[in-house]
Amino acid sequence: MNYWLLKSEPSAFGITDLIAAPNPITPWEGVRNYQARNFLRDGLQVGDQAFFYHSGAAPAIVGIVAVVRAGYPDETAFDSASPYHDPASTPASPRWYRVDVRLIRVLQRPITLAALKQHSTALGDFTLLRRGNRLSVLPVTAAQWAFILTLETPPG
DNA sequence: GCCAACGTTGGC
DNA sequence: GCCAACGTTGGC
Repeated sequence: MNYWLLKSEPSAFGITDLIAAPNPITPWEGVRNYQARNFLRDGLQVGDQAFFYHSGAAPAIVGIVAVVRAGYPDETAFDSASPYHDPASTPASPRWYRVDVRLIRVLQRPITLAALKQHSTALGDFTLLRRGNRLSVLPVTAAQWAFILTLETPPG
């Protein structure tokens, strides 16, 4: 089993949207970046877990999700009415992929980007902390995963 | 709102 | 294949 981090702008899709979804499961769709696409298509497997990260005004990890369906074509690319429409992607030759994720739990309190930065040494070469990072699907090592979760509750 | 970083596009 | 221009992302 592998670990990941999934980034979303909460005004587009936030943790409260996932809480409100049935089961609560959502397709993780609309990703239009090739490196992130490759992770969605080839990397994320059923049973993998991921941090749900809010980008934007209050950047933080806010929850944990599990992959319940591995990569399959992102049909929003076929929909001319969708903001994620891409005419270059067709059902016969899909360009973009998505996975389905289920909410495992909301964190007791968000683990902010600022808090993560305070532990950049312990986190090692963590893509999220790289300057100018724009990757919206990125791998997390088991060690990083375990360490980050210790930040959920203050020591003592 | 600003701006740096990044990915993509398109002319050559 | 190169690279400038452009649009987008994302932190602040």
